[in-house]
Amino acid sequence: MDIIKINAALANKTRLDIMRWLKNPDAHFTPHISVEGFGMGVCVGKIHEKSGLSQSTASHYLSILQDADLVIPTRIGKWTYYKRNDATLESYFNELRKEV
Amino acid sequence: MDIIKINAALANKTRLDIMRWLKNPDAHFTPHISVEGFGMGVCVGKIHEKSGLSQSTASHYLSILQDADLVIPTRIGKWTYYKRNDATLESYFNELRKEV
DNA sequence: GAAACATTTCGATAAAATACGATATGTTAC
DNA sequence: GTAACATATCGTATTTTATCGAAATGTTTC
Repeated sequence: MDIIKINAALANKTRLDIMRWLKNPDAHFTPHISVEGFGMGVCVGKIHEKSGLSQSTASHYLSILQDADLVIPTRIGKWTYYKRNDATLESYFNELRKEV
Repeated sequence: MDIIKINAALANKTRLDIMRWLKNPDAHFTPHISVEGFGMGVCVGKIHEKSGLSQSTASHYLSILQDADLVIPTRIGKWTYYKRNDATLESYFNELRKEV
């Protein structure tokens, strides 16, 4: 759990939004075509559309969030679904409050 | 309370350390010469010494923390003392937990 | 295996952050 | 008022981040 890496990942409006969207995907995304619900998270294409970022930047941002351990990727067929890593977030919030 | 600005301010090891040091100045700094205790916070020179940063960078970093409303400056004589802004930190922790 | 599609990786370039020394500003003490 | 000192600001060089389009990789379907 790297606080600095997490803070850097969350020091960007779009990446913060992505984390918020992933909190409640039903409210922010239309259903996937090949998967029931958002149990695995949301695929890169949907985040690309929703954010207005280029596809490559969207993918890159997700990899930054993943590197900070804030999201968990699952590859299914052609798609990579990303969901929140609530365990990391919980440790992060606790650690911040205790340490900083 | 600007979460992004705060995250950016805290996405740097030295600035995170400064916030930690300011939590308990007695444990990290030798006493001031012209002021009793650390009620007003810690002067720039001490942070410059402790951090190993140049004087100008130390001053700059403190201004970044101040811009994020994380510290409160008090000028007394030649010195500017910086102390934590615990009100902002409390809102920040709460907001992060609620919103992100 | 070739076409179609989703995602990642690879440059490229512009913007922002890091960090310094030098200079300017403000304060105190003579 | 000038010397001494603390801090802030300026100018600059280096590194990192942001962001894109293009190319590469991986999957599925014919």
